[in-house]
Amino acid sequence: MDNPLLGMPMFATVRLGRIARATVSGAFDQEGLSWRTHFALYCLTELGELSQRELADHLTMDRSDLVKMLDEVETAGLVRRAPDPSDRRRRILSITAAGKDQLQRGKDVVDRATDEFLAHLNGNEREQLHQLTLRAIGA
Amino acid sequence: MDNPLLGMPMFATVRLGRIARATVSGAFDQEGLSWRTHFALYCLTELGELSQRELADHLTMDRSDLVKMLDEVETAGLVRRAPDPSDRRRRILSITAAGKDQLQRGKDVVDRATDEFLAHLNGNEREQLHQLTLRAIGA
DNA sequence: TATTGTTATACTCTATAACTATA
DNA sequence: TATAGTTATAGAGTATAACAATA
Repeated sequence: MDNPLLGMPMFATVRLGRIARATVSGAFDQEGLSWRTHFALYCLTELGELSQRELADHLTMDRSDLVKMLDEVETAGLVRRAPDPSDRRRRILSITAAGKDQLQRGKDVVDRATDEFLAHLNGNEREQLHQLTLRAIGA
Repeated sequence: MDNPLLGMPMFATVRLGRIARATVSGAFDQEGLSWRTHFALYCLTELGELSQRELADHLTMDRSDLVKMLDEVETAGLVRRAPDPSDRRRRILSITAAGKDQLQRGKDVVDRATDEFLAHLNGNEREQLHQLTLRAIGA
């Protein structure tokens, strides 16, 4: 394509981020699933019970936006919202059996989307890109 | 932070893209400039005259969105829109002297924002990340 | 028929402020 | 006074359809 804008690292990074999001979002759409929901379920499984605030921080999502997502996900029976006895302001989130089923379906979708997204790189390059990305984030 | 979501390359890539966009966008906001405008001016300088369609393709932006941006940029005297004598559907874009001045200011902003964005990486790592990003995009 | 620029529209993502109930 | 969850709202970014003029 010979696009001079791609010579700027920031522009190229924003572009790759858009491609990544469009790819994962499209893959989940095809399955009738939500990628945001998947990441929430994934997080609850890996870390166990979390408050809404904690989950929002991991997703880098505002608490107020998470509320709407959790309303849907709770209604769908994928996540439980239980009051925290030790702090009645908080609500403890946990994944349900149905949530675990959907998580597994989502993992397959992520795997396929990741393969598509990184199709131009071999295994070693994919790992390098991932590691450099994590370091750039500061994680 | 120990975020399990970052173990997924797609999630980490989307996150880094968000950081890149927020950093460059914030840096331009501070100067009272627009990063979208800067990229348009940059492109017109590197490639010379372009049609709106061609510029939109380089920016990965829909033609219809570009119209509004060009209205502002043309009013500000940074870009000229001239009819194309050989194809009266097209309008040929070119940068003005004022546009070149603003482009130079924007370049400084991009340089500072890039340094901030890649602060955790050394020069060699920055170059590696950039090259891998370009390959992943398929450029 | 197909394409360029244009208008209008809508949806997602993100950000912010303010309220309530608790601490 | 500070925090967790909530509600409401607005803005940026992105995507789509449809139209007029032109090829």
